[in-house]
Amino acid sequence: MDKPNLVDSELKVMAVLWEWGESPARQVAGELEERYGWNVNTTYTLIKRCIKKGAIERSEPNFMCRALVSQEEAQRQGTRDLVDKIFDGSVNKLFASLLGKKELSNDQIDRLKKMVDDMDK
Amino acid sequence: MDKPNLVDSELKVMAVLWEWGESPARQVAGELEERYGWNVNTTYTLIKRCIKKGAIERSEPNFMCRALVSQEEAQRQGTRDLVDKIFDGSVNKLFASLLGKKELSNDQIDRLKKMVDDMDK
DNA sequence: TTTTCGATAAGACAATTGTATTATGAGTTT
DNA sequence: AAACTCATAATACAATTGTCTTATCGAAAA
Repeated sequence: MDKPNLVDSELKVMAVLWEWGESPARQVAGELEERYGWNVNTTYTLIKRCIKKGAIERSEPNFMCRALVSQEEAQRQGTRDLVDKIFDGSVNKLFASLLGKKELSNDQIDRLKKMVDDMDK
Repeated sequence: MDKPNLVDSELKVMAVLWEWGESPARQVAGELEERYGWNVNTTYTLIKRCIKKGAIERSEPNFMCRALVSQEEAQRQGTRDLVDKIFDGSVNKLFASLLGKKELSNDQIDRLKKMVDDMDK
């Protein structure tokens, strides 16, 4: 309940809610059928699993589904997991990998962030 | 065989090989017992699964294990998967998320890379 | 040579995941 | 009311994953 840890198929359900905001189950099912050819009941099953995991909240009427986990949270969590799994726990390494470099110092990262901030104005 | 797609426990086995290079199975098992308290056979089972997936090659004598997938490959693949799963397929978004910003333009990314290159000298 | 032991193989087994099939129950159409 | 639909529930079931137990087998020790 604390750290939902959603699996791939569940994330696809969440993706719809993140895009659309609160929506009735049957519409989510409709969309996922369109996107991936899923059987309607597949979606119902997944929604229920998400509810059990505390990632979705159901309300009545119309089996409305609301995401209890934001996409940003999921992204942060997912990134953290990835980093732990294959980047020896170092975000720095992920960062460097994205930039195609061997390794970056914390100082470099800091400067990077500043530069980006400046670029932004 | 093409895109190994290793699961968490298998990645832990790979991690040892990435650190140590080619090593005998029993030593890998010893290390994983140390790290995670795994039963020796758990490691043997996982090594076999990695072999089947084409991520490890076995040679004799001593059940030597050699990684056929580099850490860098695994990192690139893992990152790609993550991006597809929760960043709408946009590396850009992952990048931005890491920098704690809402979004970066491709142009910004390019400039970033150049800056990092310069910093590196 | 019989016992013992460490290395490896085989198989087991519950939990999770992906994806459906079958059932139910409240409207709606004949 | 009988039949039919839809939305939803319940259940199923094979594949994958995490982790272990049991079985072998050859060498080393008693």
